[in-house]
Amino acid sequence: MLSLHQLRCFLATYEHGSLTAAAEELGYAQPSVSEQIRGLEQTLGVQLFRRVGRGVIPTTVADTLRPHAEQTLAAAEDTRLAAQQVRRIETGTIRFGMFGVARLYAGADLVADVLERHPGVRVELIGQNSSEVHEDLRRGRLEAAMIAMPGVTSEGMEVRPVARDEVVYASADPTHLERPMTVRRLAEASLVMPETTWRTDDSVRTLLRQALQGTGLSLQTRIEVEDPEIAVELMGRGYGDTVLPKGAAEVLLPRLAPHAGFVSLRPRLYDYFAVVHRAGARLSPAAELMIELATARIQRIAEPV
Amino acid sequence: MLSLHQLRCFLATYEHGSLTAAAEELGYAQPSVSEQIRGLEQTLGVQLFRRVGRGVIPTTVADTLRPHAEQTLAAAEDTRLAAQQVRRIETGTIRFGMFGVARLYAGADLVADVLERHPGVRVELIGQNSSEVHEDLRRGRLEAAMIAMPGVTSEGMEVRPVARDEVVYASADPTHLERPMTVRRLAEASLVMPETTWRTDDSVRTLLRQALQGTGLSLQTRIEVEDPEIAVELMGRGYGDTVLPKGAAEVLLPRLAPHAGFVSLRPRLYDYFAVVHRAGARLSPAAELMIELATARIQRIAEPV
DNA sequence: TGAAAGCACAGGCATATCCTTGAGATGGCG
DNA sequence: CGCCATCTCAAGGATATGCCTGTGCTTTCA
Repeated sequence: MLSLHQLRCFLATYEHGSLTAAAEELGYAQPSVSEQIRGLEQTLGVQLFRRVGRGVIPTTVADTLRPHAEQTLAAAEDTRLAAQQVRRIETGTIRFGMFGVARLYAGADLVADVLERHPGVRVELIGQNSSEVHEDLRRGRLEAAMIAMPGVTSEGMEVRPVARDEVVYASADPTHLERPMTVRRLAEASLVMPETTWRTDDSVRTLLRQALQGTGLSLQTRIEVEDPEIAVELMGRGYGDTVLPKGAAEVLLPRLAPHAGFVSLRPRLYDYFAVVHRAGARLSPAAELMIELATARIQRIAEPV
Repeated sequence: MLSLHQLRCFLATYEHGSLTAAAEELGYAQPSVSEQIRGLEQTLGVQLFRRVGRGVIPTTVADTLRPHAEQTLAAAEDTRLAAQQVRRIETGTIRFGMFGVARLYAGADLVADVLERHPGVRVELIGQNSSEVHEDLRRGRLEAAMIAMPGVTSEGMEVRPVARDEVVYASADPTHLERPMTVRRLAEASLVMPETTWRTDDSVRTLLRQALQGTGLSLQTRIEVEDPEIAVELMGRGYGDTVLPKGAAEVLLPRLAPHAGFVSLRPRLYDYFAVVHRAGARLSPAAELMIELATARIQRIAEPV
């Protein structure tokens, strides 16, 4: 079987015209190199050197094969170098999970931060939804992610909260915003809510469910949509009120519902941002980097914990 | 240390997304492949797959390294294929030794014969002079050759005569050609002879020396030149007579000395063509081919022995 | 919740690799 | 012609490699 070691011995011998010199360069004993050459000649079925008592002389076959051997070794070296570059985050792809609202807060800045420090890398920010990110983590498609809590959590995940964001009540009707919104009145409100598909996993909905738990009340959602942007726009047009993290409200309301406003809930509810990855996993340098940068970005917008 | 085997296991695993499937394809047990992957990860210092209980998932590092691994294996395969092609004389270089006059007789036809049967090869016909060819053989730079005999012969060479060519006396003066040239009259002739540099090794001169040995006579060379062509041309212009193999005379006289002719010597002298290579050497297919074709060509012109 | 799939780990065996040493052959060189 | 350099070959041993079997853990799926 052809081996890189054989090719290395071959080239060293070719260049020095001597097994002894080749062995010296490679740090082996001369019979070892001799054996490698013989093995190579046998696997290829050709004679590479003519043994002429003193020294060896490359045959024309050796002349022909030398460029191929060099290219093979160069390709192997390239493989090694590529791995080193990836290791030092000079190149390669960094894939990181981030659910919708977190991406909205910090996505562009996070990518900019990464490229600032590591101009050669590719960046993939994965995940429309926290629950999807979670699934990718569980299946191993993602190494680490920034998710919203509370939400789906399964065994074997390590979750580290890094910031919290108050959940607020937003409305286009100023009379709805005269005082903080209580849970009791919330249950009577006519709401337009996003994340329809993920309604059972969505962190805001989970928070509201928990707050309503034991009161016998439940949420009235008049309109269900997927995108927070659409929910906010509908709220702005007066089709209903909505509940969303304060950070999202500050970003979306001026743009999509300029006449609307928001108030706190009573009791206050908090959406948490957390770093999550498989429990017991040793994180790659790239993942550590992403966690560090994403945490820094999130903590500029939301309150660190 | 990076190995081709590791890369093969890596690619098989990457493509199947499973160590078990890769092992099956490669014909190994699953732990063997697992070990190879682990070894590769260790030598490269990166994680290639995420182990997720059931199955393995390639990391982005694996995505990045896969093309490099493929190229390395392709280069190795290329090396192997190049060797196979050389082995079957489909490509590569055939180097063969042939001294001046033999090349003159059969050189172009011999190369044409080779290229007819093996269109992909390169051909090198080496050697201005029999003695130089001999040195190349001894040093291993040449595998085999067609030489003139008698000439220099050292120990350790296997010499097989394949044809003989009568040595003739050529002159532009018809009175010199009225009867066969005796050795005695030869010693009195005014000669123009080629192969000045190699005069002690040249086979025609060696033959003449042997013929004159014991007579007390010696050769008179009026003019010494290197090329047989120049010697013949000078002879044609009447500056002296010359001695050369009959085959060479038949080729050169019509072209360079149209009014000259030649006669036999008495006793007749014969120049021998011989195949020669290092004793005990196993010849490559390419060398066998050259010997076969060169012999056939020479035997068409000179008398087989 | 049990069965099946898939991987890691451990133990063990066979072989390969690489080393050393020493003897023998061969060719170059003074 | 003898010495030196260099290669081959052989023997022997230490170590590494490659591979297998068996086992246990985790995850998936019915």
